Amino acid sequence: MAFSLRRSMPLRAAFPFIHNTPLSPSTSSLSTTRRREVQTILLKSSKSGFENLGDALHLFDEMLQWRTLFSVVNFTQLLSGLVKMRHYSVAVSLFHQMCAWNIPVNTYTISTVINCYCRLNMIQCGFSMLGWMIKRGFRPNVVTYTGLIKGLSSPVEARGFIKRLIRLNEIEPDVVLYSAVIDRLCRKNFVDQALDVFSDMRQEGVDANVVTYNLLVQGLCKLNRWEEIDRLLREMDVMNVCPDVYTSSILVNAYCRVGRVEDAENVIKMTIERSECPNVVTYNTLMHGYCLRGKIDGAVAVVSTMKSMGVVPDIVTCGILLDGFCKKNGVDEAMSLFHEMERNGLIPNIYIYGILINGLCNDGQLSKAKILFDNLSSIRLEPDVKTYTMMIQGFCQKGLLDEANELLRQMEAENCLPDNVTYNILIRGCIQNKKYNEACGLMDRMCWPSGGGFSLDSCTTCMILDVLGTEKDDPSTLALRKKFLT
DNA sequence: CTAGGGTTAG
Repeated sequence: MAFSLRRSMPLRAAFPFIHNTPLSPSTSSLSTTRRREVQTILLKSSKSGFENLGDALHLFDEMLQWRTLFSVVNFTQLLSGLVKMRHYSVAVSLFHQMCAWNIPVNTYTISTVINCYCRLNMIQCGFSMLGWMIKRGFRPNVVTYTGLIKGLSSPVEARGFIKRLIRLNEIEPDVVLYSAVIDRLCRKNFVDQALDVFSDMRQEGVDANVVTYNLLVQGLCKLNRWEEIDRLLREMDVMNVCPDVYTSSILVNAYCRVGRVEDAENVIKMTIERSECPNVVTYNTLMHGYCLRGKIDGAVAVVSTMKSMGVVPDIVTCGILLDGFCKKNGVDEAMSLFHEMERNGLIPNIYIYGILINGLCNDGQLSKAKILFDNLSSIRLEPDVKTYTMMIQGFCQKGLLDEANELLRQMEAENCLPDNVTYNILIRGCIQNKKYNEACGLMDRMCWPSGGGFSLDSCTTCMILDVLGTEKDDPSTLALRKKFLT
């Protein structure tokens, strides 16, 4: 592991002895003013991130040049700023450069890096960092382990992991550690396990706070377990844990999902009565609720309400409205709304383009969709798995399987690996176009670990069984038949 | 002074 990291380091960082003194020969000192300035930037950025990535990298170079004048804390602040911007791999890379330059690090720095590795789904690297820090005499603490636990591929195992850590007297678990695990479990819809961890937490004498309750409420909402939601909300009251704006957004979302927009409106009313301010997320969620029911007028009214409450609509607001327009008023009206938004200063992201591309594909305007898609790189946007998948679906619907397969190749070339939705859509496209052998090939590929280890969803399975039932005598179904009926 | 948990759109 250490070797592979070393290999990926820039040459300059791998050979620190080339420059043992500050690099710039012309400037012989860093002014006190500049140093203070940098420290001010770092303090701010460690809390809310840098303006942009380039700023952070320039600052890092400058600090490297005058590295004896900056402390561990300063460098850690810089990494923290990168984490706030979700540039985890950059943070990891800078950390290794720091090590190569013999810049001191501490438990805070290392915990940050472990957290980054886990966010990048590189838990093995996280564990080897853990070993590395222990070898160098740093003691991991509850924060370090929280980062690691979030990276465990099986959140169910996390429960046992925590119990072991407690038994070994390695940590005193706290509310953040437990909440992190509860979050992982709820995201996988393992709400009962999350509730088990919740009770573990109480047995250890750790009090739940509003974040913990929000996570559980959210998990229960996804499964429509309303009685338990009610029970938890009452419990919060008894325990003197005040619901916050996250609680409101979660409940608004839950009601909207099942079509109860009026109840969602009531949640917002009650939030305001608690003299808590709904934020842009709360209002966006409510808007989405109206759009889901095809009530564009209601959604537009929410935009006015939020403005009057001093909440500024954001790019998500635009996205929800555009999608609502696509589905209710047609993609052409959505496109003109989009252009109007652009004139008003909207800088679209990949999500916005995804909405439009999807709208165009669903309307059969495939060539327009392809033009938007192909234009992405010129505006420095990278299509993600979903964008690719929508285009692939568009091609499949028109029977253009060669084009769909070409996109599959393209996404693999761009290291944007297909997920199970991509495969299922492509396989369904093959079946509908009677390319049964091709479908079998894709099925083989997707189920291997190298293909992602995916499986067919129920829709694809039904389609295949249907074909096997109705086209009994078609010899081209032989491979399919072998796969499914033997 | 620096590290860990939560809400919305395709």
